[in-house]
Amino acid sequence: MDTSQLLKGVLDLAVLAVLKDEDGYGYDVLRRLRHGGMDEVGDASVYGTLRRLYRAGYLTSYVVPSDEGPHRKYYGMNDAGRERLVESEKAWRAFAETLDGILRKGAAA
Amino acid sequence: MDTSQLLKGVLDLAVLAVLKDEDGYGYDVLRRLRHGGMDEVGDASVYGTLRRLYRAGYLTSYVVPSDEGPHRKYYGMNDAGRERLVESEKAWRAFAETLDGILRKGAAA
DNA sequence: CGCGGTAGTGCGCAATGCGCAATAGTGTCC
DNA sequence: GGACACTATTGCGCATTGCGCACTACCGCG
Repeated sequence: MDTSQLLKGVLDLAVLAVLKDEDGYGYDVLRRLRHGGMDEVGDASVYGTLRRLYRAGYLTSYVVPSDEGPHRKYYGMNDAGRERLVESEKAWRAFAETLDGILRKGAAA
Repeated sequence: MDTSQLLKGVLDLAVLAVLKDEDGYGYDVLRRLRHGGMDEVGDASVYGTLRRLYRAGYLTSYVVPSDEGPHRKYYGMNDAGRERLVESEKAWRAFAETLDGILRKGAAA
């Protein structure tokens, strides 16, 4: 099974959710998602999503040098991001409910 | 909001679900989905999905001329399709649960 | 010094939903 | 009879987005 297509349009939401309470850098966000059950999510996808969300104005960004490795690019939420999270979550729940409805009733009118 | 990305990888599932109990032709499948709440699904997407599923061996197909309009291309499930439906549904539920989990706990360990 | 883990960027690909145009049959309204 | 709307399908090209892979780079360990 290829779950990668299921991620489309939802990875944004997952990344925002994971950054809601605490800023994080790419590699860390990746770990949070994997730890949250999204085992197969690719690193490039997460980095790309973070960049995309940042470009779109949903995230703030600052670089922090690290003593024990390469620099880390932290991302944090701003108001637009928080709003986006709420809306995306709403859209997700509505969509999931719609699909569940279709799965339940099949072709029935 | 753009829900089109949420559809990715799930339209297959929805189409299979809608064909589970009763054969249907493209335009009709489209109506079933719209009626089921997927208001914004595009016609080309449904036709494309049906062709794709047929090519992949999950559906049977037969053409029926109609008295009141152009011919209709009916699609029906075969065993592979039914199996695929079950698996996709399982994958969907697992995925939805995973995402819900991430949404609930945010960055929390 | 090489290797593995950490951390990020860039490139090109593949999948898939969508808009739009074209074709085509039927019925309706003027 | 002609314009239009609804039904029904196909094909084309586009945009989005997740992914694999390669590359850079920093650190500590053996």
